[in-house]
Amino acid sequence: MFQIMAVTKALADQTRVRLLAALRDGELCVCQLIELIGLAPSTVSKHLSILRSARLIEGRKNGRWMYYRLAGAQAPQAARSALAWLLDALKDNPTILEDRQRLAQVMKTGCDEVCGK
Amino acid sequence: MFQIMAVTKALADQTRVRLLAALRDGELCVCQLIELIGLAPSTVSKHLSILRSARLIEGRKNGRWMYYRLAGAQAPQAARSALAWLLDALKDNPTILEDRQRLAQVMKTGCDEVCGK
DNA sequence: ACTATAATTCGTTATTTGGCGAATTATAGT
DNA sequence: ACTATAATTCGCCAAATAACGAATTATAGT
Repeated sequence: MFQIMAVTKALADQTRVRLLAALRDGELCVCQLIELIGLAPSTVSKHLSILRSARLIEGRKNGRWMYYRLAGAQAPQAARSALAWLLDALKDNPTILEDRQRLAQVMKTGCDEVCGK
Repeated sequence: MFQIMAVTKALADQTRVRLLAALRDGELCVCQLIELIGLAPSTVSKHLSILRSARLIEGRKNGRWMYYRLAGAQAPQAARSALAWLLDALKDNPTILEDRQRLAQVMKTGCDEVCGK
């Protein structure tokens, strides 16, 4: 039950839902996610740690940068199917579509440039 | 987004998850749900209203009694698929299995007897 | 070794949420 | 009409949560 409630609680916040949706097409650097979401770095980092505890995302550190991506095959089935549900439910969501456009802008400049602004 | 967040927030509480799981096999009277969950009637009622706002359950009034069941075909797709995810994730959950046993006891006596105890 | 910086952790504050009992509403039975 | 009762709504309190800035950690580059 703990694992399932970790997932449902993780999904019960709009910022975290936006973060998951942003990762749909591949991993992103934390600085890019901060840029996209527009909240304080500490806040975004906290949200990412909650998503990670629920096993909805995985992190990979590369030098100074931390990259996150959606959970893969070794994640609990409950987490993976929850992701499938969420991404499908968000398919045509206006908020998420806006994010995707803004994300495209953010991605034009690489992580190093985004961070260094 | 509002509809989706209503669903995820509704699922982010263990009591509400137990309520949904209890309704898996058909509608139940509020008094039976109160008996099962073991919280104050006002508390259970509030939870049910949250689930209903999210369109995860539907209510039907019959005389003094109110019956709730899982959302049917006319509910939003996001709600129905969320239910499918949840019930599958809870399939072998110990807490839910316990609830099912206790529910079997509660159901032996009809709604009128449960309420009148 | 020192500096700069990406990210996280910590401490605080404001908001939200879950719980209860009291009051209210609606219905059944006398 | 009156009483009893199933359920909900309301008002309150305690606990959980989201947000921030400051402090900390870890790494890259000089």
